[in-house]
Amino acid sequence: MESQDLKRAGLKATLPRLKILRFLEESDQRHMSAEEVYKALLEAGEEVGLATIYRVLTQFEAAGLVTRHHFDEGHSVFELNLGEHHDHIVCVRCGRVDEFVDEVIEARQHRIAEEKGYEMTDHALYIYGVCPECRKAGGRRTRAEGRG
Amino acid sequence: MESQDLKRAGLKATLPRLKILRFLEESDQRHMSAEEVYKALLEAGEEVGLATIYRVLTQFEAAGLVTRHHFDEGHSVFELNLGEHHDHIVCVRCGRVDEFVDEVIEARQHRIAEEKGYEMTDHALYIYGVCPECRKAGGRRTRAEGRG
DNA sequence: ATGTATGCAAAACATTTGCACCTGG
DNA sequence: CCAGGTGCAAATGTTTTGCATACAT
Repeated sequence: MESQDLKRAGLKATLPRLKILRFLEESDQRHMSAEEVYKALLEAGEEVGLATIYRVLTQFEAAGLVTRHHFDEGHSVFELNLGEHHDHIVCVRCGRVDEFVDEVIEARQHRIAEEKGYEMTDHALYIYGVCPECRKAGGRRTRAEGRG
Repeated sequence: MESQDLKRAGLKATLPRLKILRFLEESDQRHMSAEEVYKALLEAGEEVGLATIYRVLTQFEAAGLVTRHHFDEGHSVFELNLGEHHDHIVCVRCGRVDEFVDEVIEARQHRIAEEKGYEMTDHALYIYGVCPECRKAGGRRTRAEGRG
């Protein structure tokens, strides 16, 4: 029961929070913006104010239930936290997101933070590229392609 | 002479562009938001409209003169491109930014993209942590600390 | 009850754009 | 001269906030 998850996270089990959490769990999309959650809930007949979506997602983040990502898009995307850490590879054409884990990279990051004297709290690794489907499709390119 | 750099980049050597480029080169801060560039130029007595700063920085990015970063802050920061690629480690308390290069991580990223069938165009790696000075200082924490 | 959460509308930001005017080549 | 650049103000898109009302415990 999700209300238990919420209480365990220190949050009152209110209806909007339950709807949002349930939706994140049931959605097949793992990465969603606040707006997307809002619209999807609307379509499902569940009305939750957009401001509430933002507030709740921010609380979920603070509680460790979700992770907030800043892809190169100008808005945040949220992802339900399922325990296992992973990084992301994002298609610059269609926006598709794949996940991966690489122990070598993880280890090097920790070592680098240590060498610099930092106490590492978090990290974000995004690889940008053109996904297999878009490569086949060929064609038009986005502003995000090819910089740094 | 900077006007040559601009022309080489395919940009007319206008006064605002020169001021901005010069400022980026002379500033001791390597990572600056549009707003920061704007204010710094103002203080230096150089008036350039904020909209122009945004336009010019975006053009510089397209021309490869600067790189745009999306740290966990809600706005873009720009960095003059000096040729050598590097990644960043950002202090979640004071905002300090250090740079590093790790060939092993670079190589693994390419391999991962390849395995997933992506044609890699770019990547962003940010390590977040508490820098040596802030660790000594101890104390209050920011929202950004401890998730993922 | 009562402290918190929500909804709505307004505010706050970061960034972009329309348009009349200015400027570099 | 003239295409392209700039400034300003208004528009946009995202996220936050103030406040009166509704809710969980």
